[in-house]
Amino acid sequence: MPTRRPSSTAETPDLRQRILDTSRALLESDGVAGLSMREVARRAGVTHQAPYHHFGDRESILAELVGRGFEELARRLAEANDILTQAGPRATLIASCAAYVGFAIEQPGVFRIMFRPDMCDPARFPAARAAGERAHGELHRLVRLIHGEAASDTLASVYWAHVHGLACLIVDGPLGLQWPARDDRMRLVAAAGRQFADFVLAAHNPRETAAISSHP
Amino acid sequence: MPTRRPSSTAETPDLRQRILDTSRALLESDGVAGLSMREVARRAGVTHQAPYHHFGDRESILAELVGRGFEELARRLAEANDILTQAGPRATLIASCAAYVGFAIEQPGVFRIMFRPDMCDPARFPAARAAGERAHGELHRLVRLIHGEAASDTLASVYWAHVHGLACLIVDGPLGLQWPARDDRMRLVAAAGRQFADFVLAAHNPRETAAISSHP
DNA sequence: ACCCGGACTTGACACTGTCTAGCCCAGTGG
DNA sequence: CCACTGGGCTAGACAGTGTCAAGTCCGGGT
Repeated sequence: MPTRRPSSTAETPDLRQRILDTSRALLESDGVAGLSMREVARRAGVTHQAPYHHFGDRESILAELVGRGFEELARRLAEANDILTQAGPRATLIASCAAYVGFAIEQPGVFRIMFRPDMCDPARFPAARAAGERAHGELHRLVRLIHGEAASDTLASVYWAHVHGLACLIVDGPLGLQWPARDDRMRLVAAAGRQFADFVLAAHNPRETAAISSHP
Repeated sequence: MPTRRPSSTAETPDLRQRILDTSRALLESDGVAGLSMREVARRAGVTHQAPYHHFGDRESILAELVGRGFEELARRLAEANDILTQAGPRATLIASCAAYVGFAIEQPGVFRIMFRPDMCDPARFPAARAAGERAHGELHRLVRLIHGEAASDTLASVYWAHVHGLACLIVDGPLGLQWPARDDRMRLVAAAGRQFADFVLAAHNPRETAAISSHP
């Protein structure tokens, strides 16, 4: 079983991994439309059918990239959440926002397809979906850390909407057109994070926040 | 000049308009991937090249649909803003949120491509971009109505991120998976709108923060 | 020695967007 | 009346795509 494939030599490692690397590079440089099976094969130096041996179809490659993307996103969010005890709720909230949107800014190609069911159907790829739910879980953890265990789902949705909306508007929307430079974008994210934190923490009288539990 | 085209008879109106209608239907039913020039032509009962006479390429059709989409979005947002004097800031904010996300829920196909520069390049289609900026303008108007003329751009970004993020997460993300039914989605939007309004108005005008009570 | 199965190649198919050329015909000017 | 012009559409081709179906090569296991 542990027999090494003939192709897995030192200068030519795992074709599967090479395909993933090539795909990821293609995704970030030319967008998802530029990621074609044939172009990937071409750049990997193999025939146009070789990738099909490792991935059943194009969507399977995307699903793998999406899964890894969600895992890194979850890792970044967890890292932000973990500074809570030292840095306090406000700084934690801002850090979480920067982690989420920062990921989207640094890897827009993969971020885009992470929320496109037509590119990576969650029903077909439970692994990718599970990774997504892990990232989702980190966001819920943040909300509970700040608002207590009784925090409503609605509250979590508002948090998520804020970071996700910001990410989308920067990556693909008018905010990105307005600020093409990475540094300006991160400054905007920080400002929006502070503004959002002010709103949330100002209203955070533990007693009052419980009220809106009448979500769908 | 005012010569009627021979094709523009009663039972066979403007092919251009028919192409747009067909495209819009295809976009909403099968997504943007299902909108192919040839399928549009097929459903319109013409050759696969006929659409090229009215639209230079596929992107031009998308751009037209995007422009009209932004115009309707702007109209809905304006309508919501106009209830301010009767309904007060809180209800107006909630209505604006429902208008934005409601549009996305009702017309997900066109909403998706409205923020996809790879599908409709704003530089190539200034008309579509201008319509987008008009919608953007309505959102800024809401922020100024509620927070005064000195409202910052950051504040507007937070507003926009909230509604846009909510829309994306419902249309394509996990919130949509969680609530597939339209009514549940709109309930979620209303709840998130109320929650967001509470945050924003509490920080802005401490006097009115009292009412956590739900109100239409 | 045999064969098996993994890794990959070769060749096809249907489909796409788009280019080019051509057809049909109402309108116009001579 | 007739040539001509240009809009609206058709017909055919081309390159590129994802994917199916065979075929080839080769290192082990039996």
